[in-house]
Amino acid sequence: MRTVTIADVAKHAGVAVSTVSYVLSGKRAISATTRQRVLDSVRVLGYHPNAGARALASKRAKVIALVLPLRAGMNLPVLMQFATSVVTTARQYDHDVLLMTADEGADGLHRVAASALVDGLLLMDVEIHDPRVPLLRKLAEPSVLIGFPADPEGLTCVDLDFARAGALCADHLADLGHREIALLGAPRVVYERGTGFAERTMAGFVEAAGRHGLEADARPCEESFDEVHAAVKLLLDERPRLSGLVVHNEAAAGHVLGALRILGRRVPEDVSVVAICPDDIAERASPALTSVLIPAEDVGRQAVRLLMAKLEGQAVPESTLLEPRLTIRESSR
Amino acid sequence: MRTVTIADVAKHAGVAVSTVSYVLSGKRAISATTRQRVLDSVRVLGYHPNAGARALASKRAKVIALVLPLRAGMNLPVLMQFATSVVTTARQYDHDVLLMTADEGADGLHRVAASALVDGLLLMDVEIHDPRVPLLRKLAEPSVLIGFPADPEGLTCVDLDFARAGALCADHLADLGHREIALLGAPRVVYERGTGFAERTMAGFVEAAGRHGLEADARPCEESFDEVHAAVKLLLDERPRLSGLVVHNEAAAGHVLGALRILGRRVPEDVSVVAICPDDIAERASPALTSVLIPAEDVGRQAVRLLMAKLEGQAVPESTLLEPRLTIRESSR
DNA sequence: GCAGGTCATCGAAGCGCTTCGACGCGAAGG
DNA sequence: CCTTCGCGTCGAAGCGCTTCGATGACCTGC
Repeated sequence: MRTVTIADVAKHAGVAVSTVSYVLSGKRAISATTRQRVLDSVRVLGYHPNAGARALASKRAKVIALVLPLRAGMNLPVLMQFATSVVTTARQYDHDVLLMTADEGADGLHRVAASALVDGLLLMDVEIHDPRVPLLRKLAEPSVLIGFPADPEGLTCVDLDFARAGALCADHLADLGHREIALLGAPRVVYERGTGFAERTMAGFVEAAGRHGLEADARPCEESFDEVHAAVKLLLDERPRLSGLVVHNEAAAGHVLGALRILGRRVPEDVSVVAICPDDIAERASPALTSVLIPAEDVGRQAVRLLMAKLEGQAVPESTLLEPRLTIRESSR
Repeated sequence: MRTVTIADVAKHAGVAVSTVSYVLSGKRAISATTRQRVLDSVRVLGYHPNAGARALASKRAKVIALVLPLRAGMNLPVLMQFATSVVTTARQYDHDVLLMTADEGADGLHRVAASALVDGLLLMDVEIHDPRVPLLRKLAEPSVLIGFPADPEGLTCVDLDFARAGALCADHLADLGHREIALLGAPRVVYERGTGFAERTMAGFVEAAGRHGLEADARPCEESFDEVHAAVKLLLDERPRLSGLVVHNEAAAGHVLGALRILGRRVPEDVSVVAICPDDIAERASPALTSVLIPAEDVGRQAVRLLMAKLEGQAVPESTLLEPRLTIRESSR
């Protein structure tokens, strides 16, 4: 069974090849009757345009690249959610998604762009001093970054507003009347890498706490149970009156609750805990965690929209920050 | 800066277009001097073959589709590891990866295959009665499945040998002298969906336990802390002499340890725990969990290899089972 | 010294699609 | 009644690459 081409459709419908093309693309007016006849033939024959031929002739592959990091300390569930929403949204725009890993580096981006395999690029987990940024600036293909490099000038960046997220946590604890609070962040390695979001959360947290006149403390946090336990113990030893704890580390959130239990602190009676993490993790904990959501799906959707707009030649804002949302559950009062 | 085509390279090197093509593909003998001249021109001009044109002319897109599930109860980290290893391995074969979500269903597969967007398909998380299987059977493009449908006849399937994994856990506990053991599995919904791997683990576990003459019990397990706690409590109430516990549920593994702690059972002194999960989760727990690894990377690599072999027209085995590996840590004795 | 065979290279024919200019036709306008 | 216009359609020219058959140049062996 030979594959069906546009010529087969044209013959079957009794029209020219170009007419079929125009029916399918809608780029020229076609009479209703002809359109219907063509559409019927398409369906009857089971025609699917050849992607390569289309890309060659139209200079549009209808594919975008999604570049995911795969380093240690990554937040897998969020990443998956994000990837899923990118794929789903891209499909709504009739595009497909080529998956790349960050370890292909700038060369990889150049390769897929120069070979016209993709029309645009979506990069996740951009670092402050990301070596790929200079390339993106000079590439003809449009790109959208998740995260912010040091200088976003001339780029298009999307991210959760992590500073607001940190501040939101501090605000919430302040509203509840807590006076001494602390933030347990990502593993040290994440700060060293300079991904930005971790610092921004801390900064927002500290700033808001200061605004409320609270005693506040913020430090990195590793992810093994024993290290979390030690960190929590140390914190409580140093600051016996600590009553509010923010955890910006998805892998550690459950362990923090376990550690508090062992250390004889009830949640939320003795210590209120607020996490910055996906909802499912917050809901699965005991007690269920008050949390600030990382809206991975929104970020993905928004990133694709911006990229599509750029593909259409529209101007888009350099920077888009998504508003975090606090959900109050059982772990804070 | 117009994009560089093969004609530009040919002119620059003073040869015919076809010669450049043959240098690049190696499909015909080319003298060393000419080859070098062409290669130099390629480098100097920064030539990258146009993917669409190549696909059109050669009928090979050098792209494979990776279809990931995105349902509840999925094991995200494993999924990511898997995806990563697929991408990395595919690149070694000079192929790229198109990411699709399972919710595009059989139509989606048909679309990318019929449009020649991809040369082959890799499906993850295939179910016992997967509606996509009939399509795969009749598709011209080769495919490889991760997981096993009811009838793997005529397909190519790869998976971890879950029955062996379950048996390995039972063997280990038997060797340590435990007489009453139990397995806590995936959430109920996973069994209902009929994904197969969960049942196979249970079956292997029960069979091996029987072989050793042990009292054994196997049941599903939800993933919230409270439900895990309740399940563990119930189990210990019903079976006071239970001393070995296998957890085949990554999200629940940490909670099981927390529950045992609350219930006053020491690990491993009172109860030995063995998990079937990725190493990082096992290592991050306290005590570190003896575990059977889900070798996501091996599965991904193997799946890509099989797919590439099929693309070359080679015959490959219908079924490939990967041997699980037990790592002894602190939680069992 | 010439038929026969290699080896390296070339030219041209597509691959299946989009897009541009052209064309025929009926309606509108003078 | 003839020109003008716009609508709907067609034909053909590529898009950049692979691949097939052809062509020389050169070597071999008798």
